[in-house]
Amino acid sequence: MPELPEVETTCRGIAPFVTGKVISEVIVREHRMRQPIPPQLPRILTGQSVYAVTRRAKYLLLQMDHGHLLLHLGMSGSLRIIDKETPPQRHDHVDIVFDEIALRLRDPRRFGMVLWMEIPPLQHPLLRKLGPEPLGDDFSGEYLYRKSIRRSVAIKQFIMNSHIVVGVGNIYASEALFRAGIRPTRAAGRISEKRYVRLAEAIRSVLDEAIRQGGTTLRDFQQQDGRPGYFAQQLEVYGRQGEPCPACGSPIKAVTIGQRSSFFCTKCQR
DNA sequence: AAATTCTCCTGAAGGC
DNA sequence: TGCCTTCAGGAGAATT
Repeated sequence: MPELPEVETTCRGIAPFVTGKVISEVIVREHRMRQPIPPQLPRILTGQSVYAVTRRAKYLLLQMDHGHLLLHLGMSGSLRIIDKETPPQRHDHVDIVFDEIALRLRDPRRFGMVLWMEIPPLQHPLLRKLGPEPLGDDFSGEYLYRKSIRRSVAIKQFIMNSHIVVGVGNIYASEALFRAGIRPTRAAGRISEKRYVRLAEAIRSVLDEAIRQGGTTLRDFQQQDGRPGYFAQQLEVYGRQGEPCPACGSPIKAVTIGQRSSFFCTKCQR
């Protein structure tokens, strides 16, 4: 499930292969994504050059001659650089073909998105109201504290809210709260600024470490099989219900918050 | 405005 | 062994 580190790793992984290249063909085998892929997309994209590949939140943006192509990987999406003759497998929905290679989108659950935008991407409704990047300069404990005042929502839901801060998915929310010693069920408005400083640093470090690990497996973007190694990161609490806390040995507890599974140590996190 | 619920989909895991 | 059921989850949309 692509979280921000995987999207960032994907961004860095594909950029060298597609930047400066001209699209020769676009093949859409399955148009039923989160939003249907319009039939005219291949015609629109063919002949355009890719100027840059960037990321905002978990959205990938391919800057083209006449607009931007937005890609979202949803729950199960992945992008690979392949030889353009590589036969598609089940769930390989879109190929963006360049000279000898293609950028191939695979997404079994089809929660992903492929969207052509002719306005400045940051003005698009999907991107306009997003909070700061967790690895950027606008994100801090002081910022989180300021936004949390009088908010009763659970802190885990608060940091997963993309209007507050982008890119914190279910796995890393649990991990960051463990590092910060904050119980995921605690009301956002009942946390001190000092603890928010620690939480912001935890979010930053957990995402940064995951990106560093992903960076070691960039070559995987040329392969067809095998998942990139960014799942390799040691997760301290996520999915470890009943296992001993790495800090104190108490059993890790699982609860559901906002219809999402959450994991924490009842002793280390208050 | 804020909080909550619903929805999309299919692979994986668990039960019998 | 195999079939059936349940679950997970990003995030926009709808609802309260």
